[in-house]
Amino acid sequence: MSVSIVSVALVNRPIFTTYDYRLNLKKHHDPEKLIGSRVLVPFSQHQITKKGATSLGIITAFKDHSFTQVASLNEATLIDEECPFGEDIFKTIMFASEYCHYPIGQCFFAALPLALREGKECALPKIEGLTLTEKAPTLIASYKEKGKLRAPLQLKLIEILTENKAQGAMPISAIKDRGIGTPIINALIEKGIAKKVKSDLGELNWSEKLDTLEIIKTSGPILNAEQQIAVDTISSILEFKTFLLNGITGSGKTEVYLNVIANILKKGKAVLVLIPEIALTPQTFERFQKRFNVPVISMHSALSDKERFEAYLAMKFGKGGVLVGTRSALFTPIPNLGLIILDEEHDSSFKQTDNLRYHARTLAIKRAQLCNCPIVLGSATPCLETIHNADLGIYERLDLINRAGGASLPNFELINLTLEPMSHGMNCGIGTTLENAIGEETVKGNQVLLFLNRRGYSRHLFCHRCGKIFTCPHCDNVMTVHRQENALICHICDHRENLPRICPECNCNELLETGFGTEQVEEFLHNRYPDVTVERIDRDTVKNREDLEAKINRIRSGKTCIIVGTQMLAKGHDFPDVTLVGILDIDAGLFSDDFRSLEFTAQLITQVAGRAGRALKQGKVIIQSHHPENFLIYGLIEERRSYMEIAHLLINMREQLHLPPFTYQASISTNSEDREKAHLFLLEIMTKINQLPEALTVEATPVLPDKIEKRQNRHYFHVVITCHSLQDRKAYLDKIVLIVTQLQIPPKVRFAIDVDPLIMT
DNA sequence: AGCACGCCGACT
DNA sequence: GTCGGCGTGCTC
Repeated sequence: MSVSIVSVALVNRPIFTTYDYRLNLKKHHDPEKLIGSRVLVPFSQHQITKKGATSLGIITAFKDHSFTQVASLNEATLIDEECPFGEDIFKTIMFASEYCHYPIGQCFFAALPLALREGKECALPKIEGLTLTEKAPTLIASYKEKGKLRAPLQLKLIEILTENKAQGAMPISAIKDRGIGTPIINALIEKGIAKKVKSDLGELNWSEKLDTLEIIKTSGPILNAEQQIAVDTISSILEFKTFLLNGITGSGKTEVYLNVIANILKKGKAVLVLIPEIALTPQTFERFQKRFNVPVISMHSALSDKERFEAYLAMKFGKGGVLVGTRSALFTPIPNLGLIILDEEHDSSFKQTDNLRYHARTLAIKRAQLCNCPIVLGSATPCLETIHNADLGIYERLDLINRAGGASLPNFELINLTLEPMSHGMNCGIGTTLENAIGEETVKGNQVLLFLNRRGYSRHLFCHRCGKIFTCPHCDNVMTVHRQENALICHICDHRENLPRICPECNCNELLETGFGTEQVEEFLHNRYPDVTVERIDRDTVKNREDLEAKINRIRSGKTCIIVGTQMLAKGHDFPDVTLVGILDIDAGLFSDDFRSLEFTAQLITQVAGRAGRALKQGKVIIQSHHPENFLIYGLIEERRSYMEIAHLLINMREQLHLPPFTYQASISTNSEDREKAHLFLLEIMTKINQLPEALTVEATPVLPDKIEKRQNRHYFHVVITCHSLQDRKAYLDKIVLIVTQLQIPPKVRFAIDVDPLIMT
């Protein structure tokens, strides 16, 4: 036994530093393997009172000496005999803390499943097993001599256990499967020949029976030439490398993934597939499951903590070959990880917007690097940062420019709304050309898809007489009219009020509404095409995964219908019978003050348009705009430029304006119910940092209230910093953290740093 | 965060 | 007189 000093990160404490403790090492302990292990440590006043005498911590390092004598340090008690999540996850979390400037203990909190945070054992649930005792051979011989071992089933069980001996204990359930009941088992135990053991050995892992295992269960369609090239290129790489798989909608990216995954599995290595939140419907998952004879495990937010931990353990102990999961699945331990796939890499749900504000892409690439395995970023509309990295040669770009399976690309039509007559439909974004086209397609028995990124009936309610505007009492936001629920709803905090009939200020009954949402579009379509079913897909009609699944299945059954929906339907779902796609109110995305809104709009148009003509029917996309001359609309629709071309125009604009990916940003923000407290604290931080003698090559905005300053009764303030290098940003944010630590965050104030923020607040 | 200390008002 | 409100400060 030897004594050493360890640095410990305290789980879920908002502290940027680690603390030193004394740790007694036993002979079998390997310090290297103990880094990342959980310990219980006395912390704060916990030791004085009995309450919660210990805190959970993670060993982050072994040290030669501490600020004080070893003897005067408190002692840490080991929970794990080795790091429970592997070196790669440990290093990914450490990197996340440094990169996102978020307290190390809270990073572990964000990355670990509940069971591990609670100090539970990180082991597969024990299975009751049966094994031969050590003296079994002599006992068997002596029983046989005395003629006392003649029962055929007992002899059979001995035979089975002998056969199985090399694999350790045999699960009781497996014995029963072979027709041997409890009395026989008990008889052998009584004779001292067999014994029950608690074992974590179930059946063999898939990778241990590779030589006999047929990896592919059901083969997929034959790949076209460019798909095959992509599969071969990715499969030939056995070390860290980042690929951008840029495949147009309907080009069969998933088939490329499935074929590459098969090649990796054949080597006995496991695969991590990360997908956006909304995309993990049972259908997506089943597509992976149906292909392989290897267990495919899913992990997403709808799982309970227990289910999530089961999936975690299954992957850690090599039970699963493929893990399909959302953002946080990235922290699942996978020994022998051979490939990471990040599908729909442009999707904003990969960015966590609270607590540890990481982007799954950043951390997935880090993890691939640590595991020395390739990573594939896939999208029809990659984000500009990713394209830029491919242009620089940091990522290798693979293009799929043809649709798979003989489907053709839809025809595009740009409608200048300023030339269309005023009509009833115009009030909810449907011009006469689109209106007529919907009629034509539905008469032919085809499906139509209309996209509008705004739910509810109308945007805004106000009084014609006194001008009262109905705003949310908790947010600086107007409330949306929802006819279906007869309510005014705040889309920020979900505050609800009954829909008023008279103005509460002046008692008149002359209330006016402006702006339209999906509910109103649905009503218009219902009146205009009474014979056609209208399916609305938004947060109000689809409350959970099952609802969405049911709606999608109904639509896929092929019955004539018009689908109206929000973002929910822009994400990866195939609707093969849709022949007409219309986008309503696209202009809203052209004039935002957020520098990412043009990129977002281009992605949206491309993704939504990609829903048309997926099968063999020729599709058509109608884009209507009051600003058809806008370069993005004109380029994408009228000139039929590819997303990639438009993206490069946008990248050039970013360069001119010194915006990402040419610069590196972060937001520093505070919020509080008390407006002044939030404001003053951020001002204080910025004053302090500006007083530093060192020249910091960072551009910082003044302290500003957020565009929507009050949300859920809290007032938000922010500063955006723009830097020319990652080093500059890191140095600056380290200083900010230091200042905040010294100043201490005032009570009731929250402070946050968001590195590479997506929404410009 | 989470806990304790300490300094103020409203109670048996 | 004390109970408990929450503002302040610290944790190897």
